[in-house]
Amino acid sequence: MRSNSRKEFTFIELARRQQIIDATIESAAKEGYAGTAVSKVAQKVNISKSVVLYHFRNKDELIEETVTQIYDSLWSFVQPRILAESTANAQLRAYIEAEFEYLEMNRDQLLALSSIITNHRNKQGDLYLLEKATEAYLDLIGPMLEAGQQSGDFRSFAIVPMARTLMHAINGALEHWVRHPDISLRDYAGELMTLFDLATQQ
Amino acid sequence: MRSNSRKEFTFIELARRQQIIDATIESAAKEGYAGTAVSKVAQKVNISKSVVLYHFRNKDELIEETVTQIYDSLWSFVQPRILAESTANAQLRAYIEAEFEYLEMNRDQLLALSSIITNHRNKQGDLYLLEKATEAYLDLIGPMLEAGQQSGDFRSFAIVPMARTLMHAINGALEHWVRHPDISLRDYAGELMTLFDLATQQ
DNA sequence: GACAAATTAGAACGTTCGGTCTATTTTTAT
DNA sequence: ATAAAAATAGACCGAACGTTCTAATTTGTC
Repeated sequence: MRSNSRKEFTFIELARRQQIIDATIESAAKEGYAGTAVSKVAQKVNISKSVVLYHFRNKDELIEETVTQIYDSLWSFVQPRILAESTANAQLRAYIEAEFEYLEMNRDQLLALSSIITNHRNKQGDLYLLEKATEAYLDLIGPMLEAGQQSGDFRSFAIVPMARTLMHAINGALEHWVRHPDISLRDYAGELMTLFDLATQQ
Repeated sequence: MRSNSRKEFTFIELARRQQIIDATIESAAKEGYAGTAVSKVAQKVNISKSVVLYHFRNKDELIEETVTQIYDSLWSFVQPRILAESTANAQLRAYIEAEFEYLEMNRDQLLALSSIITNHRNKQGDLYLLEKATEAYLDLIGPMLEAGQQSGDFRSFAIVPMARTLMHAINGALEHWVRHPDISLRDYAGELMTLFDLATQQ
């Protein structure tokens, strides 16, 4: 009897789950969300697909845990880098730099994330993961921008368009990098840093 | 016998095809690319699904013609507005303004476009519509930015990151508008205009 | 009005999907 | 060593997919 109430996972189960999640990330990155079927994920790990559904209640749970894991990993990398800076300008640059560094190390993770959250819907048809992700993003980046306006480092722009543009600009970099793997991500990051330096400047 | 060699379409056939394409747009906008099945499109028009595949060779052709039509419509609206301006700064603002105007009038078109091109793959698994669309975009916006640099109106930034950020910024506005239909698109457009004014400025 | 072409509906096909069920093997605990 | 629990493979299910086929109906033409 597993996972009734708050039973902890065994090491084996944790390993299996991680293995399956990794395969899900790889599949979603390479074949997209639509191409990520339970059977294909299982095949990647060389297990029967019923094993996937033994370790995860259903596909939705697998998808959600995959997304959660990626987000936790990403933000736990990025957030300290932001908080390490004291001025708003430095924080903004640190955020872009950190996100690009993470991007370079975890391409498939962010590709999978993007493909999943823009396609995965609940029974009601809502892109609820996209909604949650966007809200979480604004909650993290919004205050940073507002602080910059309070301190006088930033001009008074509307927070949402600026934060969204920043978010989508970085996603655009990922999209570009996928199709042109030889570009310098460092250069791209540098371009975005000056771009948003100028865009936010007083 | 229809569509052998270069037989023209009858008025009725043209009307049917347009009807089907419109339903495809509506479906892709509301249910996403994955939710856009031939049977559902047919249902929207109250015809049998075999009728859809009578007027279009297969689903791929339906999707491609839908995308082509949206792009032709969008660019034939936007491009004259750009060319009507003489300075690079004015062209950039005109482009953003025009794209937002089109957006406000044709929400479903651009939602469908976005969902389709980021998901539709050929047998080899390539997102070829996304690739084509991005290249076409860069071919149109890139020269405008380069001209601005030549004339000294713009600083010397890398074209691709700037063009891509512009593209994704507008797509981000669409995404935001969908979830917050009451926002002022005019305001959002204004924010982007100043943002990119500053970002490109000498 | 008759005949051919264009258009349509609906059944059917093979495939894939997420999910369930059962039986078997492997692991763990005593 | 043995009994219980965990883990796995594989068959199976109903639903949905794109596509094909056939038969019927509508339309256009002479």
